[in-house]
Amino acid sequence: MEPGTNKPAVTLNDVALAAGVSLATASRSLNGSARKVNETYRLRVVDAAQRLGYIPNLFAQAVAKGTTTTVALLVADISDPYFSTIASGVIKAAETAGLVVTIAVTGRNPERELATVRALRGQRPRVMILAGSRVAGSPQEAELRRELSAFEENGGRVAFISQDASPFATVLLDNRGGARALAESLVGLGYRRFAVLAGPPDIVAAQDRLRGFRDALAAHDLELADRHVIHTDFNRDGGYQGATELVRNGLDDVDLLFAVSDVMAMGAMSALREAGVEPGRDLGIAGYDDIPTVRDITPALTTVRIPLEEVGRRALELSFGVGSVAGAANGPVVTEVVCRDSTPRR
Amino acid sequence: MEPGTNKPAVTLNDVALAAGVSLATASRSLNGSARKVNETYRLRVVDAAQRLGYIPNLFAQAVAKGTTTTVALLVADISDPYFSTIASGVIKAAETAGLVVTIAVTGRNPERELATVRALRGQRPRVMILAGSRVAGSPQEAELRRELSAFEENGGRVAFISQDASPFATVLLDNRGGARALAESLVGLGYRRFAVLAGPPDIVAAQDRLRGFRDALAAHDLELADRHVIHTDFNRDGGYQGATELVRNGLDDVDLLFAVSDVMAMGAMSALREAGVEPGRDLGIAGYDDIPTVRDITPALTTVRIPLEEVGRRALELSFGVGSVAGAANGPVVTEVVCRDSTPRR
DNA sequence: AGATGTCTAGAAAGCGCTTACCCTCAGTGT
DNA sequence: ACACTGAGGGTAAGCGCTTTCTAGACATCT
Repeated sequence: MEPGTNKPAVTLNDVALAAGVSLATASRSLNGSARKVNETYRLRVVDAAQRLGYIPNLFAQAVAKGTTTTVALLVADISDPYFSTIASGVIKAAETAGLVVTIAVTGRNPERELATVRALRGQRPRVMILAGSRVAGSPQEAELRRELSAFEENGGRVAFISQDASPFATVLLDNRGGARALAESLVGLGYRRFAVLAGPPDIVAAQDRLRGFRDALAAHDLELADRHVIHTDFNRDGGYQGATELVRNGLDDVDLLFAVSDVMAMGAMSALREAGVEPGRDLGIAGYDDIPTVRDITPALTTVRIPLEEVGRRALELSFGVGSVAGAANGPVVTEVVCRDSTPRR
Repeated sequence: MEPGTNKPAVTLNDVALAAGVSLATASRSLNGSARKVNETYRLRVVDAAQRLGYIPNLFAQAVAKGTTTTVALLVADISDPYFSTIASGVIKAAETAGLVVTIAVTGRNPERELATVRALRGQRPRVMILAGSRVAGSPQEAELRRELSAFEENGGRVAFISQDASPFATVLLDNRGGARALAESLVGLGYRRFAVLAGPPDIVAAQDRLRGFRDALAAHDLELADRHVIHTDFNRDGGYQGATELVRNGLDDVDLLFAVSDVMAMGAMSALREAGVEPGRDLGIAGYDDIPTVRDITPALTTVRIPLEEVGRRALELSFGVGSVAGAANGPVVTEVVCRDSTPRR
């Protein structure tokens, strides 16, 4: 363990020497090339590599080949189940394709996001997947686009997991449509007086969910009063806070609370309970995302299901195979309203 | 977007040319070296780099320097909140240190774990952090150790997040002690008849938690009947299944169910409810880990708190700073029993 | 037998960087 | 006026690989 003890790692050269062949032959025998190698030699090389414990230096390979096996994934917050589930999908898909995934978190901060993209470009990843909360009209927006375009011009691929059809390949999440469908279902269940924990006004996903929800209500001539739309952070504590505020303002004319994400809904439910309002019984609750936990909470949460792992997988596939047409060509992900106990029929 | 369009990325050479200086000077101006560079030149280089949109190739740097800025993190399942929270801690700490984190999942499969470690060694990361369910007595164990030792001999650092003091640096989780303390608390609350959802018999963390729990009970002359120890998978569905089985066998002589992880507890609670057993009221429930969600479920879950983000951070620090003494030198992580509504006083 | 073609090892030229080394050119001390 | 520093630019030798190119060894054909 003493720092001085480090013997340098075994290189391909060592293997070649040990096998009594040239560097080129060693390379060809170990890391499959188009060219054939005499079986005797090949065996000798493989054997030597095995014996010496040779492990090819991925970086050196990357430099020599001018191409890497890295996938970079940017998420807002990896500890958020929404993102970790997507990440899981990406990683699984990547692994079967022999790709390495590096993850960076941006914390919903456009500045950091930009900086991260820059930093990640240094890794020359094959693909960059941006999953997360576009912030509307941030000053870094244009710069980010430019950076990503440059990345693509150099042969990289960009994939968004997002709602808008950016100029890049996108796994389309129809937040607006999903929220609309949710509202329809809720109206169908008999709910009429709504409140929304809408997340930050500048996060596009949150915006879209609010808008879709509102659209559907409007179609039924139902109001969504401004004082019933509460903007807080897009996380558990935001939900908690928002619900607290709502309770303070009075819940008399509300029979359903829609939180634009499940984690917010969970925070909200805690706040409601603390205020003596029993979710489900006293007030319907709905969320969005269908993260794994919400089927296990009580009451089980009504929500809009996004197949998150699949989304992750598709984002990766999109960057390679046939789907590599930019924009919506691959069709939006199928979302589905899941009604559970938190919204009993009224 | 046409694949042919790729113009190669801007290289340091291009920058040097554009700035009218040598490669060496360009390198020195951009990527801080010990040597000083004339301010005029430096500015010229920086300016050119900026203008051309130069981004240093991390891989090439790694190859040239013979050292990287990569941290490899191995987890069993990134979509499990336990791991994603740890990952979050690692990533945050890494980011402030200018390190890039790559994540790989092993799925609690020793074979895959070994293969993954091998593959990751190719990246020559500075640090490899293994967070995850050691499997007891797997045939790959020795091989893994050898692989990791070789990695350290080549100058890498290994950090475990684990219970046993392996020969490697370890962030010690005192699972046994935590479970013991939990049992003490529960006995103090008046519980006497216990059942345990113990996870797989070969996962060390699960084993230790069971053992600690049992030890404490024994100290109070309390029995833990074999038929009340149920082995299932170490995840949500395992908890669900285990609880289902338990209910089927009859719950008459049980007043508290300890699930060796929170996610298991959550699955168990769902199963219990479906069977008409109300967690907390009819049966006390306790978990382990204190993942973020369990304070928001109903009843809020009694559990053993592990400061997961901190654990991640410490694992990374351990690999560098003073803490780099192998073994327990850095002291175990402080765990703490958190009693919540799922275990009302009896 | 010589001309031609086909394989396939090995030599060597990169890939994009860092850095040891050389060398020039002030600025110093005598 | 002189050697003597030391600062700092440039040259070139790597880092560990891949891949193009060269060339020798055979096989085949006329």
